[in-house]
Amino acid sequence: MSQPGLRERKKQRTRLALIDAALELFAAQGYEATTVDQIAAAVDVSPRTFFRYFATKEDVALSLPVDGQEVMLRELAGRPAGEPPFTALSHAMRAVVTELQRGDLTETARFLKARELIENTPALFAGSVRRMMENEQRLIAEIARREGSSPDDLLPHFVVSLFTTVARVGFESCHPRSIEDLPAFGERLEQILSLAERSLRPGWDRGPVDGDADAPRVHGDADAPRPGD
Amino acid sequence: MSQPGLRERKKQRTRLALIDAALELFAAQGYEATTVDQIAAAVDVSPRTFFRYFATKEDVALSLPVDGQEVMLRELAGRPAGEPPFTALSHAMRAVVTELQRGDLTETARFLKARELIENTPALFAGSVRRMMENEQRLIAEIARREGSSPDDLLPHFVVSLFTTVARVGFESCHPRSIEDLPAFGERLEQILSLAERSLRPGWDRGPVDGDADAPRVHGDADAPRPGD
DNA sequence: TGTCATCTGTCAGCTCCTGACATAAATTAC
DNA sequence: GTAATTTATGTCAGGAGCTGACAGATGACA
Repeated sequence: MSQPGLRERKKQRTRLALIDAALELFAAQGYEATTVDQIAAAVDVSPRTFFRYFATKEDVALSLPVDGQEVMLRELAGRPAGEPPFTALSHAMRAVVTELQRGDLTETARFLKARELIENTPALFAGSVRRMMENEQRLIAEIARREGSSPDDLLPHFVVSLFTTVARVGFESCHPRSIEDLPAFGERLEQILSLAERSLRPGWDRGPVDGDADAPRVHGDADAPRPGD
Repeated sequence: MSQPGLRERKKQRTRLALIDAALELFAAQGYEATTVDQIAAAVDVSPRTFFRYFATKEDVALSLPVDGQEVMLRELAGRPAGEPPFTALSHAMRAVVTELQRGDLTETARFLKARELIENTPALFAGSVRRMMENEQRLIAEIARREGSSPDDLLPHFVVSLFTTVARVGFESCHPRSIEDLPAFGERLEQILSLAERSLRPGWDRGPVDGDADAPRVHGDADAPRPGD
């Protein structure tokens, strides 16, 4: 595992070069005003090649945060089994931030640059939300697995969506001030997480409390067997 | 105010014709497989004219739900001042559903058709969420106004985002089952609203409880002066 | 009826994105 | 080290979404 081969290294280099060129151009003249041809030209690559690295122009700006989501999912999978869902999600999110802090400086700078660009560009923000939502499905599946509940169950959906929302509000609340550094962002995350925890009833993410059997069923209601099956 | 004039009526007719033609084509052959030219041809109108009615191809599918958001905002503005934020939002949402039920049948059918299409088309669903989030800003402003808090305040953001999330999970939970009728949708909404209320601490949407002054400040912290300014 | 505002069609063109094919480069086999 | 094979890249053609500009048609209004 010494080296991943010259070919692979070259690919990684062009990929990063494309991202850097794109971020720079986007920042300088705006996202929509920048064409794919310009980005490709800046890296001295054909426009067709750009689309072999990124499916859409949007993707080049969102690729870094998307990588973050992968880390998030991995971290979540590594959380201890007994941990309540919301707690596990919170810890996974924190792990992503600390993971980023460990990376080298140009790497975190790139990430912050991308993040700010996304936050200030409606089209990119929309795309970011879309990715978040796609990722949400995977988080839901993981939480459902941990809790041993059906993927049709409302509760995992609710928990994950609520968590995602909290994280998003954390991001948004930094805007229009830019996120100057990771530690500041970490603090912000703790604040909003704490607000969420103070707003929610203890044990809410584990379903209805016992002895509440007469309450209208919501937990597991999505495809619950109806009387008569 | 007898009639809005022949010109205006004609415009409304073309607009609805475009929507109907689009929904039909989308349902028949899929959203991406349908071109704007086809839609325009179905209404016997030039493609250029299509774009004078709808800024994007997406818009023709989302226009109806967007109208619903306008109603939602109006209803929210009409809620009594003393009502807690989350309650006011819930009532406004309910009002939208009942408003829809009062409309004529072809109207609600159109809405349901659009809703189902959106739910089953990732690209449209993402667009729908994006509109929802754009609208969120206006809801936040309204809630902040009602509560007399700064628009930078975290709490209104949190409350509105959480509400939007709850509503969205309600929508999503209907899929892949289609929403056959409005009453069923109303019931679903009540279920998820009830789940949310049972998960949250009483008074959460009005800020931290008194006597908790030592807790880390979050409420109103968004642009708090830092030590050293 | 005639003037004016507005809506519509036509056309030309840009940008995003894709399939197909040929070329160049790296990897592997010999 | 050379040949064979895989894989990345460039070139080309083209479809689809979307826009500006101009000319003609059609309601509005006096």
